[in-house]
Amino acid sequence: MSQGAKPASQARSRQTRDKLVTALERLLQERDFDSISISDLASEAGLAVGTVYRRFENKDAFIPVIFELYRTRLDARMASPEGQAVLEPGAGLKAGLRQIVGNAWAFIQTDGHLIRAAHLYARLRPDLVGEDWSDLLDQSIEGARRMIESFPDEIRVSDKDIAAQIFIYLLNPLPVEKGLYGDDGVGAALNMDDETFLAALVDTMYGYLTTPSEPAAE
Amino acid sequence: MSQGAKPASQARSRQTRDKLVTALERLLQERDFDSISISDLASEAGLAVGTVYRRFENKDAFIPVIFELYRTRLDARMASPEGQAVLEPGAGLKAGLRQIVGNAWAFIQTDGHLIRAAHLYARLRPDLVGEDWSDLLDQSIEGARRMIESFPDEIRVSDKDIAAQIFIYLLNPLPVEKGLYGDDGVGAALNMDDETFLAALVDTMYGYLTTPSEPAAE
Amino acid sequence: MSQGAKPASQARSRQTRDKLVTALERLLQERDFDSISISDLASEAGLAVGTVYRRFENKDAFIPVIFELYRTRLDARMASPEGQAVLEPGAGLKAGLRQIVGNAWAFIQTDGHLIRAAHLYARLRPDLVGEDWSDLLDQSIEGARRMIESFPDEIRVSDKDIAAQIFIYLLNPLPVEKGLYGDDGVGAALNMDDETFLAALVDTMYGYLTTPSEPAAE
Amino acid sequence: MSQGAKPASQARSRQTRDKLVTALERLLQERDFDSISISDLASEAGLAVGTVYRRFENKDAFIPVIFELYRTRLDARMASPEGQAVLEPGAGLKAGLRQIVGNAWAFIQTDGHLIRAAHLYARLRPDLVGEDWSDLLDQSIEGARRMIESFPDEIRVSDKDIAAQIFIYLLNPLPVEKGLYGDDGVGAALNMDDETFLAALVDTMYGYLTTPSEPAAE
DNA sequence: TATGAATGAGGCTTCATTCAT
DNA sequence: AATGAATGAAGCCTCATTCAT
Repeated sequence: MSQGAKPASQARSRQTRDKLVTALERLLQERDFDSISISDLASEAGLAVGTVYRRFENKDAFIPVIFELYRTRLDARMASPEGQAVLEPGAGLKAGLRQIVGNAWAFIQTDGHLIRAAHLYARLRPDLVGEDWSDLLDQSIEGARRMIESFPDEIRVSDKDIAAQIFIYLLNPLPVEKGLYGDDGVGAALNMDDETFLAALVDTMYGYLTTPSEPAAE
Repeated sequence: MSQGAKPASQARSRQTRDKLVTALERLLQERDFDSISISDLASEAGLAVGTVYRRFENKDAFIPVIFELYRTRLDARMASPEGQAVLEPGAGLKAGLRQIVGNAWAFIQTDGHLIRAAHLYARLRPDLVGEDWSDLLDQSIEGARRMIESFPDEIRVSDKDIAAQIFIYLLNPLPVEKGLYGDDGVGAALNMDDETFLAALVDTMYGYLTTPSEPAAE
Repeated sequence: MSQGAKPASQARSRQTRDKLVTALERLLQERDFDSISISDLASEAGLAVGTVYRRFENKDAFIPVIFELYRTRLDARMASPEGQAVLEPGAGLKAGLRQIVGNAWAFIQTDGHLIRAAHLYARLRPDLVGEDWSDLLDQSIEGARRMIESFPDEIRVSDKDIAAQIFIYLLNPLPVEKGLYGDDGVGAALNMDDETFLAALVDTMYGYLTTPSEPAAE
Repeated sequence: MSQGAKPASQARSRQTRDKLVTALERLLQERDFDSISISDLASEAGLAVGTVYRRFENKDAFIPVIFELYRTRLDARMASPEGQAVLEPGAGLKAGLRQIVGNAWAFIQTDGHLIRAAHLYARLRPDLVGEDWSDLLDQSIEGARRMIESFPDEIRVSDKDIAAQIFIYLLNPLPVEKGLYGDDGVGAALNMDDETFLAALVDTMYGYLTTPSEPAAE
């Protein structure tokens, strides 16, 4: 149960909660979480202000919902045909990376508002993140680990555990920065079309995974 | 001239502006820009609220100052001995990358508060960024370009322009994410010490730059 | 019937009412009436909010219950061995006063929460007091009258009716002020232990009753 | 400086504060402190809500003002001709008591709203009382002490220090209860006119002070 | 020009009460 | 009758901005 959320056992309560969650997501598509007031949320959901507080202890209690949504969406995508297609046998590492990066990119296009909010509040309010976030990361690293092991011939990086972590780490801020903020932020440095960008990302990951790392000379 | 700032031609005005800029930076070391009120700013600067408004049209007018500060600091660092040391002739690409990454990391440790604010508001309020930001990026890419050209033997990536952009792009969110937010956010995926992390970053960049990119097969 | 309360003729209704009354008293032991919400009352009683409103028209309708409880408790005390012991024949007026004052003091210790609430709301909402309160006072004055008549030799005060009223009047705010509020309020003036205080109260009453009052010279 | 109040050095600030204090007193004449909202206070004072918060940190910060006012008024009364007249030399103890009680009664008639509020909040929020309250009590006890010493011939009570404290203690809740709450509360027990009541109070005090207290028999 | 007092919209939250189930 | 979800007025407080001095 999300921290600060109140139990919603009855059907009607559940419905109310769902209305609020839907309203939250709708509003997140347009603006920042903290520029959304409880009153906005209530009217978007077609409810009274007091009703919001019957379901959520306070405004902060909505933050875990962001992560909950994020996770739900990501799980859905992983379970979908495209998500499953990732590891086509024998197609080679680079093709696999293309799949993964393409998949991440598509996710960003679809659920960018959630990713934006999740990344922001994972930083701003780490106390409110809940377990969804770390579960998500663990699960992703696990997947990366398996992927890496699927290509024993091509991969040269020495420590596979570290590599899996770095891989996931690269997979996040890199497409997100450009995907969500486009020409704002650091993405402004990139003067190229999306395909070129994605190809470069693939190259980055491919280069990392296939280049043997020598011990650091000091 | 930063958008929303008012001309400060006279010496006294200039002084007032400087006091405010200094106050802003001091406060940013402790907290988020939007939890800093105009009144906080005024008292930190030893001025009256009204005086602040004589120099800055409104609170938003301080956002460009963040980028201004960022740029000033980065320029200072680039001009300093450590910054200049980057391209030791003949030490090899990897050693150069280590220098660059180490430098970026040190910058994050020192001026993290500015980087955090700049990255946040470059996303949140792209309209208010001002020219400092894009100048900074252009200049960085320029530097990356020169660096790449310094190692013609080792570097295999096909398009050098793209490579310079990607290089700068990698150099930003990657150390920043972990450097500023540590175990919060996506950094939570990384279960390793800073040195290992930095070495992996170097490997990533090195792998990217030294691996020839084949054309994308579709 | 308390104003605003609804008839509760049936057994089940009666039970509901009792649950609420018990819950109210339990909560009054911990906090102020107006910091107790209807919802608190409902959950303390194991009922739903709506059920509360079936028995009591609104929150104000609970105020008479406070007086009802007060009265019940006081009656119980008067009927108890200690309450009855008051008038030991022949022990003298002062001993009797000691009994009475000690009894009042003990009552305050036990049922202070009710006394506090009753005194507060008798002032704040005199319209809601109900008849219990005045019945209580009449009955007390009646008792005082009998007490006074038991000591015809010692008592010198001229008008016995007035004396009975004043006696009851003294018997209330005097021990209550210190007993309930201790060092807060006017009780802060008293720098002495409880026994000394009670002895002084006895002296006050004794002095009043045994000193002949001359006509007021103007 | 009252706790939670903000310094008001400038003339205009002072004026604003005065407006608020006056408004508070005006409203206290009509209703309970906690049924007075900040917004009521602001409009009564002809100010905006925000202005209130510039002068007082929060609503609680007004509570010490109640005691401040109480004290100011009492001091004024003590310094006035009637207040000074108390100890007419040679007129006897009873005449002196009549003066004191009459004075207290007149004070209650005039400034009852302050007394009511002060007595209530000295109990409800002892933490916010400030020093005015205890200073007031100390000062009163001091006065009582002097008064007692002025009538060495008549006064028989053994411990003069205790007597002074008890005297002040009697002087407070006793006239206040009837004076402020009249027929509500315990005052309902009193079926007599004000003069009779006051005479009885005088008799009570007189009786206490002039009757020698024997040691408590156990 | 500097000052800082004043403004008031707007945000969060509570809770007595109503009402659909 | 009982339930508890829903309502919305009302309270407290903040702070960007304006304006009189």
